[in-house]
Amino acid sequence: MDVKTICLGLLSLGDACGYDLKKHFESLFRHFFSAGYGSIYPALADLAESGMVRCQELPQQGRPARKIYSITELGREHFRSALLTQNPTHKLRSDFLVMMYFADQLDRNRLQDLLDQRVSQFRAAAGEIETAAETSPQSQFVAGFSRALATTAAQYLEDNRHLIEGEAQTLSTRSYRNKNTHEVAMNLEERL
Amino acid sequence: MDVKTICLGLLSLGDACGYDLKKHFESLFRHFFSAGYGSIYPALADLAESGMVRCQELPQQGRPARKIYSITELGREHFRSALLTQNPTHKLRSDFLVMMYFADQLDRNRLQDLLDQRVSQFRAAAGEIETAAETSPQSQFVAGFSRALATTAAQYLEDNRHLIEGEAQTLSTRSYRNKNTHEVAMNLEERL
DNA sequence: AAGAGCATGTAACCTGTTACATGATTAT
DNA sequence: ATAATCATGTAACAGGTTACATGCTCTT
Repeated sequence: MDVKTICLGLLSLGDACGYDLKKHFESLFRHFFSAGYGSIYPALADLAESGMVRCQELPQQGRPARKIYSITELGREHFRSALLTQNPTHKLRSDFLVMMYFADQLDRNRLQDLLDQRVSQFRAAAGEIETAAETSPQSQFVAGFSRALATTAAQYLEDNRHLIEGEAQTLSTRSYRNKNTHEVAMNLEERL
Repeated sequence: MDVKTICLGLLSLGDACGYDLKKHFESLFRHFFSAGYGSIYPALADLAESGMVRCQELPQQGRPARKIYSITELGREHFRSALLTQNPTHKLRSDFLVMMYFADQLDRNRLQDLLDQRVSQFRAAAGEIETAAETSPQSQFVAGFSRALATTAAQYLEDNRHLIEGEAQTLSTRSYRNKNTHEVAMNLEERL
């Protein structure tokens, strides 16, 4: 599901301009999907060209005209078909965890900073998701999911950071481990 | 942190060929980072060209020569500097949650399938992460993190799916909601 | 006999990110 | 005054994915 399809989905809930859509991405989908103007505006242009949405310009004083997009019947059908046929992905991409895997090559202070920062971010994310009762059940469902994950993540880091903090390098032990010296025969396999 | 840097990191643990690295991505980083041959091989070529790694060819019977890469001192320094200076990301991208947000436009059976599948996937992910005691603390740490998240995710879906299952469309209610008919004035804002 | 695993790579493609370009209005 | 918000877009770039191309060996 690309930005185009999701814009179409949002427009299925009501008319909006590109600027509005960006804000919705930021509020509704903040924790699991992001999109910038650089993908939203072209997406809307494409959708308009293929007849999925109609566009009505609302002139304004001093600003560019507000281009209000509304979904067409064709667009609705397309979106429904996307919901039916596309099997959705759910992917985490975390350089952070990769770094943690290399914790033993990290300076201890640096490691602690990284962990502290990440814990704060998870806690902040969990906190910023209010359990607003007025929102739709779907909103609550996805927000709750994000909150649950963020809380678990923060808790896990706090409970288990000691496992890797002991491995990090102190300033005095900065010299490289003298592995891997000229021997091709000794490979990754043998070291795991 | 791109594939290139992570290949360098893996090579800092021991020599390997592209094929090996792919397998390591699949085993070690499976749940939070993926890389295909299409990114690994070019990455290794780049690294070799810039002097970060050396390459030694090991001819084989019937197969292409095994190209064994070993990290150089320059490569090690580069990797360390990457660990120190780059601030790592941690991003979820989930079409699945986006779809769940649109649950009310989904057929009920379809919604249940999606939820069932996702729960199975999370459970499978949590299960396939063995708590092998022989592995390094870092390995255990990142594996444990993934396991914790997968478990929470599965549990959340099971505990909260009822919130949105009630919203999904039954086969008889298939007609579109008659919103958004010719009225531009009624926008997304007002509907949230 | 068929399929999985070993082993390399390229090229086209898709998609999203970042930086740029413009400029008035409103809140601090 | 300064910063944030509103509002549009383009163009270059980065990075990864998919499909293609090749072919032997080992297991089922």
